[in-house]
Amino acid sequence: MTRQRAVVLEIIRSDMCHHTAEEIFELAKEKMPTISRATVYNNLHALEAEKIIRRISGDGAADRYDNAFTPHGHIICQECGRVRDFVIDGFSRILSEAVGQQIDSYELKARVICSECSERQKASTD
Amino acid sequence: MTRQRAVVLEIIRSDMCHHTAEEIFELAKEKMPTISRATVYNNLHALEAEKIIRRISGDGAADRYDNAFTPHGHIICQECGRVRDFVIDGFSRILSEAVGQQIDSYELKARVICSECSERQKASTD
DNA sequence: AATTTTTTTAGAATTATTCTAACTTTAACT
DNA sequence: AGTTAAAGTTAGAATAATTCTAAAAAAATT
Repeated sequence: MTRQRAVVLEIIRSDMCHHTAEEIFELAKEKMPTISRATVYNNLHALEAEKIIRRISGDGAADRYDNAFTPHGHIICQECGRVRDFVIDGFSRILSEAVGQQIDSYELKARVICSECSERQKASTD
Repeated sequence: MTRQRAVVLEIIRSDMCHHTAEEIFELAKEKMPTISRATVYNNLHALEAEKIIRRISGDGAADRYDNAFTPHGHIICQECGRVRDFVIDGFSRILSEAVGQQIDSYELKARVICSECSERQKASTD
């Protein structure tokens, strides 16, 4: 575990945010000004392969990364891009049964308009 | 419905493949040599907004598109990128209950190594 | 300590996608 | 039918995210 990898991992674990690679790079630079973007990407890929973190694909925008402690899905606002976690009890088993073969990882994404954004939209059309 | 949009939609519906925008562009050019990449993207976005097609985000690689007739998930080989559909009975309801708010669309992706690729891997390490 | 392997760095290169501005088609109206 | 407006298309430039490259540094192994 290099110092660089530790920094990347710490950022992802530090809060409940789901950062993009670019955001992680910016945050990492605060602690380690010489870190390179390529190193951030290298480590994100490595940590993903080790299943320590998960990639949330960004629907056109940049991908985001989060902790892989417990399996969960993501509620994504199509307006502001914010991500929230949610859990379906027993989902891993439901999924395995439906797929019928060894699953390396999964991604479950529900696209919504979050309450802030839908209020804002309502307000602007009044 | 312009001729261009009809061509794009026909390609997506024509077979069970899940094409990338670039592949759709290449196929569309066969029928309509002057079609532009931007038109393909425009129409993919418009059809997606109308929920006639769905985008499958590409985990780093290019996004793919498919029919939105019936809700289903995707089994994606991490090696060759091939996509297969699968269904979980009653999933839409399970999901709505877990999320607890209006869902515009969802994406459910199971990452696997397909049988062809795992055989190939086994063969090459023998 | 010397050697080999792995990781990092900075910046160039690539890829997918979006933007732009001019042009064409379609629709709506008189 | 002719005119105007609106929507859609085109080609290519621009952008954004990510990957690649080659040299340097760090870590691991002998």
